[in-house]
Amino acid sequence: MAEKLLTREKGFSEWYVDVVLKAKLADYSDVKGCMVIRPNGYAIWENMQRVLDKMFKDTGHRNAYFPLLIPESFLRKEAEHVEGFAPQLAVVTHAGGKKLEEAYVIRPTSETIINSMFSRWIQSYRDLPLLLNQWANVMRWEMRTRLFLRTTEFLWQEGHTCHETEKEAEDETLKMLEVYRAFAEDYMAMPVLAGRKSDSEKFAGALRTYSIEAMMQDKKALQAGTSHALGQNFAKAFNTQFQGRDGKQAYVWQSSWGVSTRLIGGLILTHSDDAGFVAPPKLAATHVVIIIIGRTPEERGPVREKAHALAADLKKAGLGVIVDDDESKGPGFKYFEYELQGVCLRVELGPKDLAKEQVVMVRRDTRQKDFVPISQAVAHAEGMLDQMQKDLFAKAKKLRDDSTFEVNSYDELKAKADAGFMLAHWCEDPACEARIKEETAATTRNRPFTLEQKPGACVACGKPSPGRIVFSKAY
RNA sequence: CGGGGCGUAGCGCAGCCUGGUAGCGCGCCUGCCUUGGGCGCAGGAGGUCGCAGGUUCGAAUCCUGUCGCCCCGACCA
Repeated sequence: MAEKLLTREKGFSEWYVDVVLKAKLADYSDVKGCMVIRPNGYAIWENMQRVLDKMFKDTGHRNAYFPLLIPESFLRKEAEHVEGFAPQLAVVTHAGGKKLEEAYVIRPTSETIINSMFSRWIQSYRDLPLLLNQWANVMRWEMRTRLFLRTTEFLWQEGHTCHETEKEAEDETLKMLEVYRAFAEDYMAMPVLAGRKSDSEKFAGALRTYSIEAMMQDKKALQAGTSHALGQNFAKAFNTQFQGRDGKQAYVWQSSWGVSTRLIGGLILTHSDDAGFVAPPKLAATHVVIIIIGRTPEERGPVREKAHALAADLKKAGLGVIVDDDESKGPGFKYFEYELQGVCLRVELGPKDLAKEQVVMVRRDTRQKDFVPISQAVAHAEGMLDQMQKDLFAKAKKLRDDSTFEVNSYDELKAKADAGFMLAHWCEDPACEARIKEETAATTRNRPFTLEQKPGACVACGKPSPGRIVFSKAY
C-alpha cells in the first residue's frame, strides 16, 4: 500500500474507487457487476443494521425471512411491477439437472412473494396492522455498476406492512421515511431532504414514493432511502383481504420501504477526503488506534503495558479499539494506513509521553492534535468523537446549503446543472421532466416537505406549477 | 447492445511493432538495522504470459477464434 491515493481534484469517481479499494472496504469479485464486501466495509454495514434494526423494533416491526426465489408468475400479477423490473431480472430456468416447469426469478424486491403469504395470514382486521421487515440480499441486473452505489447483488432491508385504512398505511410510509431521515442525519452525519418523488421516479407498483436525498461532495444527489405507499395494488393482485369491522371483505393497504448497502457509498462520498475514508464515529468500525512508539525493548515494554491498559478502558467505554504493536513498520507508515482506513482517532504513545503521563490524540477529519493527560484520555476521546460527529454533519450541511439554489428560468437551470440542487417550478407534466433530463442531465429528486409550496410557472413550459421541486444530477 | 481499453509473479506495469534464456517497481519470506509522518542494507521465494487452435526449427511476441474484466453511452436503490 505504498502508492498515494488519488485526489478528488484529479478525478472524483476514480478517487471514490480508490478509497473503496485501498481502505479495504470492498473489492471487485470474479462475478461481473458483483462486489465483495470486506471486513472494514461489512463492519460499517453491521453497525448500520444494529442501529436501524433497533429503530424498526422500536416502531413495532418484527423480522422475518422469505425465499430468494420467486415464481415468475408472481411478478406478472402486478402489471406495473413486472414492467418496471423485467429488464433487471435474473431468472433460474434449470435446477436438479432439469428444466423447471416454471422459472424462478431471483428477487429484485419481495412485494410479490411476501403478499402471497400475507394473503394466507390475514383474515380479519384483528390481524392488522401487520408490520414486518426482512434483511436480505437482492439482485437487479444492472447495465452499469459502481462499488456500493449500484451492484448487481446488494444487501438491504425491506419493510412490508399491511393496514386497515389508507390513512394508516400512509402514516406508516411517512413514519419510516422519518426513521431514515433521522438515521441518515444523526448516525451517518449526512443531511438529507425528505420528500415525495415524481410519478416517473416512483416505485413500480406504488401509488406514491417518498425518498431521502443527500448531496455528495461533487454536488450530485444520492437517493439514500425510499418509502412507498403501495395502496391496494399488491393486495388486489394477491387477494390479500380481511374482514372489516363492518363485516365486509376489504383489501389491505400497504407500505414498503428500504435502505441498502448503497448507504456505505453515501458515507464515503459525503465525508471522505484525499487521505482516504472518513467514518462518522457513530458508525465507525474502529474509533481509536493506539500506536506504540519505541526503539528498544526497554522502551517498548512499559509503553505497551500502558497502551493495553488504556485500550481496556476505552473498550469499557464502548469504543472500538486497536493496539498496533507491529515492530516491522514505522509509526509514519501506520499514520497513513489508519487514516486511509478511516479510524476516527489516533493515539500516539511513546517514551516521551510516558514521562509526561500524557498521550497524543489526533482527529482523523481535522487532524486536530491534542496532548492529553492519560488519566483523562477516555473522557477526552469521547469528547473528540462527539465533536467530530457534529462537525461532519455541519460541514456536509454547509456544502449542501451553499450549493442549493432557486432557479427561475430554463437557461438558469441549464447553467447551474452542475452546481448542486436546483429548486425550480415544474408543472408536473412528465414531458417537461423528460425534456429537462434529456437536455441538462438533471432529474427531479423529490419535493421536500420542508420546502414551502407556492404556485409559480414551470421553468420548461411556463404552465402553472404547484411549487418548487429539487432538480439535480444524480447517482 | 453500441464505442474504447486491458488480460504477463499477490498488486502495478515493461517486453509484443522487428519471434530466439520472462523482466522491473511495490508487496511477501529470512537476517541485521531502524521506529514521534510512507526507514535502510543483504539474501531469498514466487509466473503453464486469460484460454484454444494455427504459422514457425522456435510464439508472451505473428494469425484466427474464444472467454473474462474495466471505462464511456441507453435502465435503476
